[in-house]
Amino acid sequence: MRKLVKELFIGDVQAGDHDGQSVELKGWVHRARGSNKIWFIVLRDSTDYIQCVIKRDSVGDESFEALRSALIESSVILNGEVNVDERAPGGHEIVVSAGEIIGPVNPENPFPITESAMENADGGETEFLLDNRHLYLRTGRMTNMLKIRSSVFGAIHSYFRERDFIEYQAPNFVAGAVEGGSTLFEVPYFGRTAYLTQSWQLYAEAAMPALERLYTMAPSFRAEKSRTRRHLTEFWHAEMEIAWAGNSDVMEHGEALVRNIARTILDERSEELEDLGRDLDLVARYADSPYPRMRYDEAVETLQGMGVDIEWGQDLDYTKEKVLTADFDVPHFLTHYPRIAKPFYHRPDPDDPKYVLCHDLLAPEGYGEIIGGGERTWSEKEILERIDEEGTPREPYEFYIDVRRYGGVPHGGFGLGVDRVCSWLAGADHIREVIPFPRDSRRVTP
RNA sequence: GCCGUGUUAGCUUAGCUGGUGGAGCGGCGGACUGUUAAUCCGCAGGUCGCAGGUUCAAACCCUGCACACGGCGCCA
Repeated sequence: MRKLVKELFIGDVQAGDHDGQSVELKGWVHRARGSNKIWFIVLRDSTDYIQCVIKRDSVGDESFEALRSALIESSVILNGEVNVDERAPGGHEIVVSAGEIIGPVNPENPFPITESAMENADGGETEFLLDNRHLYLRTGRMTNMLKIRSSVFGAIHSYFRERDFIEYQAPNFVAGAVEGGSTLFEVPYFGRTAYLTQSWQLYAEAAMPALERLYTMAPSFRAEKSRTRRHLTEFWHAEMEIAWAGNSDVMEHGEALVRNIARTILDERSEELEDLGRDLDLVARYADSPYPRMRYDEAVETLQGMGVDIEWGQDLDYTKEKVLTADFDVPHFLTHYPRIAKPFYHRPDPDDPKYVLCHDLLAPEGYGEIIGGGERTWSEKEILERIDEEGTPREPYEFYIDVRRYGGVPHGGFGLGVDRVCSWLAGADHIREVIPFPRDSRRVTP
């Protein structure tokens, strides 16, 4: 009777830990080829691939024919001896003595993700791969992306926890908007209308006087019809809020966090990055270099100097961002946007109230904005003034105003687009490549 | 919401100015005792997105529709 629990992984065998030993491997058939006397199965598990050699003479006709019928993505258990052989990819192979097909694949309905199906996977996934994402997940490209993603999530948790931030959860059903307001998903809520949250921020500010340093990683939802390689309708948002801090303090955390993420994936996932064709020197530069800061005014002047049609007071759209960041070889902060271009919760600069104390972090290589943050409008007087000047109704924000009514303090925070960071650091062609089941304006399946 | 492109086998695609649709991958059958995306021979698999129109004749030309993709606005 075989044990169900898997104790040995292909990665350990390829590492050379079991040379010459008899082993049992559980996995899936990645590729198969051979003749009627010798058959090769390239076995895959979550850790690696290994070539398994099946000889008719050694296993007998019945086993040989049975194993030869295992189509791509059949699950199998193979027993055999670990043989060091230069001819085998990875340097190790299994000389099979016995084997069993656990989950066969029906030849009438073979695994649909073929070599040809993946031909155009680099440079934008085909509709077919998106429709079959549940199966595409098993391929090397997606597996690499998911492992890198896991390290990015781990790095974010570590960064904040090592600095005594408290992880804090906000509701996903909310009553009002954080951003402009037109991009909320409506949800029927027992005869009323609720919305899916766009950000954890307003609820985080409520807890700021209790926890002082807090963070989250949670999905945010935006009903934007954006059809770009940077947008999802459901994305993972890493947000932090910190009491007794100004714009610059918040930026320091943003920079340290992003550099920390880059360093972590270099340490943990350099093989996966290389498999994906990512230049490790580039990632190392993002991990090691400081991120320069540039005021909005300077950015506008630079753009005007380049002949770009832009007037002071306009927000920087992606077209302009792209021109601006074209020469950047590391992420840059853009700070001090005009007050009229930003929502009420951004605090006007006491030195010059035409501007607000905010920052965006723009990634190079055309990946765009990965962080938006700043110092919050923290006094009751100022928040009422800003809400009114925007023409926003007060009553959905009463709880938010209360935070200022009872012991308001200077504070700030940022939101980081986790999927965008994954996409940028992994060098993905599209943000959809770094999330298992992407949601955009046209896709909620599979 | 706007601009642009496309839809041919399960998948990836070729198909010139209109004349009975080809290939590779995958599948099936066969050959091969060390393959590396194995190779070689053979077989099956297509109302050429849908509906009209022009024509002796339409995958190809025209009209409408549907669906998809790329990008912009918006943002993380």
